[in-house]
Amino acid sequence: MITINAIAEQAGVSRTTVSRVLNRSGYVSEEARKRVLAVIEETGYVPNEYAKSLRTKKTKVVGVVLPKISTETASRLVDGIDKILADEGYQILLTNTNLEPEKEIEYLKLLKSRNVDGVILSATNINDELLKEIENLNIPFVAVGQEIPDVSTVVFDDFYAAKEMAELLINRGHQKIAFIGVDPADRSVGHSRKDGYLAALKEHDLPIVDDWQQTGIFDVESGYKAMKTILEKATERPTAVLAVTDRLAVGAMQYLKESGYRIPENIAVAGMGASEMSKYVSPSLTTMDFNYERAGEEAARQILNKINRPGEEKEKKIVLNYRIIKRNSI
Amino acid sequence: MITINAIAEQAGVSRTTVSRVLNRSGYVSEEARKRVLAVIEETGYVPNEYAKSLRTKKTKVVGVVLPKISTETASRLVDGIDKILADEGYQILLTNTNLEPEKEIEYLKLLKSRNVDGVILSATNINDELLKEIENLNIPFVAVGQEIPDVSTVVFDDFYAAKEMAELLINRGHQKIAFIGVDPADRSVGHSRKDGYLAALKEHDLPIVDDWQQTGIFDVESGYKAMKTILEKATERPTAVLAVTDRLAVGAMQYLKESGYRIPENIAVAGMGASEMSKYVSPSLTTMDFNYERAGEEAARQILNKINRPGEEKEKKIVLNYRIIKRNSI
DNA sequence: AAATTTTGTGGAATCGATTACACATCGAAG
DNA sequence: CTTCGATGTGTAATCGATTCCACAAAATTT
Repeated sequence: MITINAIAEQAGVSRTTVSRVLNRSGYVSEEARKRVLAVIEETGYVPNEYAKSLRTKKTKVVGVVLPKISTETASRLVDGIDKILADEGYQILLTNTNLEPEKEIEYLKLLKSRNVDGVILSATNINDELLKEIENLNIPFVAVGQEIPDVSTVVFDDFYAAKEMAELLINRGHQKIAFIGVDPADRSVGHSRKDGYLAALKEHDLPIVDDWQQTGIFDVESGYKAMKTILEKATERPTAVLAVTDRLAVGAMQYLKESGYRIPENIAVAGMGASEMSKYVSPSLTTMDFNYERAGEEAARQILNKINRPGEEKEKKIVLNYRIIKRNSI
Repeated sequence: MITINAIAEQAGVSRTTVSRVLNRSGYVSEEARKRVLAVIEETGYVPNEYAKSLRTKKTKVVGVVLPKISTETASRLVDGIDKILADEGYQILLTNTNLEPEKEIEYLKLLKSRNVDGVILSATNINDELLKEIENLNIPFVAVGQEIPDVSTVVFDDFYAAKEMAELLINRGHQKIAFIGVDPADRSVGHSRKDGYLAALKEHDLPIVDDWQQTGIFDVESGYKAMKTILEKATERPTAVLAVTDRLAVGAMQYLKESGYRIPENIAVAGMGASEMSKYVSPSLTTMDFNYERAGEEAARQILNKINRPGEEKEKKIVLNYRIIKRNSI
């Protein structure tokens, strides 16, 4: 590896001068500058960021903790984060917890040891230990998707989004509305969305039937199973089903179609998330557009603010709005 | 920030001893080890990786250069890479070129300055300047998706995959087969797949009609447009269309359905890539399954080999196989 | 012409770790 | 009772940059 010392020697100056040229700081004669630049060009020298960071305490790296990489939500989020950070010369250090909660803590520590300038966490399940870890992380931190007390967050209003979607179904005349959710340990998707669904039903004095409420995980397959369970267990058939993610909705549709139901005539289906797929399944899926890129951008902006104005920026909560996309599945 | 010196002081030993405890190297008395561990536990100390790397020349970070983050291909690839690397304690530093070729070079330099232990490049367009940059990178390097001379690569056999898909259509009795491709500057997807398509037609003495061959970019919208162009321009209507990506195929289907064509009765459609969506559009899309996770895993394994046995490992090319998924669109 | 400011440069400390080397102690072998 | 290998610990150099400080020469102000 070629170092600043080698450059200094070849250019016949001290490494201090080379550093000045590199950082455009202090005084350097035009002549010296040219010699140094020539040698740098010639040798293809690139300064060692690690040595630099060790001294300056800045790494220009932001750690991103994701529950799962290969989901549309995650990649759109990262896309948004990258859009903002890249312009400022920041890099993303990616970690993937694969939905294992212990890893969230492990990776938070790891990111700290790598001196990242900030951390963006896309969390699913928030537990006390994680909160404690975040507390004494002492690095600019922003959480996305889940509300965390006393911490900057970028969230969607999951409660109202689900409530509104349920109300849309109600407005279309549905009285018997089933629900496919996920583990309530996921506060936003699992808990708040279910609450929204329930709130809408209550407000309109509609029946809340336990057998109409099933839980899956984040894939198509479990949507299929959940729909199957609902239809097999329920004594009375619901006329609509609200799924908390598009994948679940697609799975439900899959089962319904296979079983000879017509969508939306026999049963209406609504999803949430506005996945690319939702537009092209048939019938096209009515869903809720959460702008994940935007969430990523906002989170990145927050992190940059915190990095650039330490102490000044206070913890704030950004709630992004959502948009119902009405299509043919209802 | 809390340092090794602080730990040493509090534990009443030298920092050498702390380092030994940390790395389980050399001799440390049980008593000293316990004191040190206690202090570490108490303070929540995490060693600074940058300082460590500066000395050891290892960073446990692998740089990944992607053409675009928010695509299924990319996220599945990263998923595979991460699966292998995480087990060995490696982290991923992600860079996104957003399809701008200059950025590939810029990021390669950047990754070098960050002392990554290896680089995995998912390239699209390979130009001479990039090749030169790779040449003098001097870091373990693996390219995915594109063949590069004298460099380790993990690729799919795009030529035969496309040829086989075309032959499947031919076997189904199609004689007039249209094609929706992408810019041939993309050697694999743009060039080789088109060659495969053409080769199949030639081998079976089928007509090769210029108007039946259109080019799009990597999205649904351009598949729609390409299909439209084909049907509007062509004097004779093709009975099948082969698209080089699923998104393009879905776009084509979208246009066909809107225009009242029935798939596959009037026109058959085949895609490539086995996107999640392909399974759930209707009719379900016949496509080619490239195992991107596997490609990521192989690339990661190659990188690890190169890192762990420098010099020993020679450049090799891994060609992954593919699998036709026959569904209802043909 | 003297005093001061601006410009240009290098020496050396520093960041937080690892590690070669020196040295001390101790039990066992000769 | 010496000798030697194993065990345990610390000193100091090192990695590759940045940056404070000192100092000299040139330019500018008094």
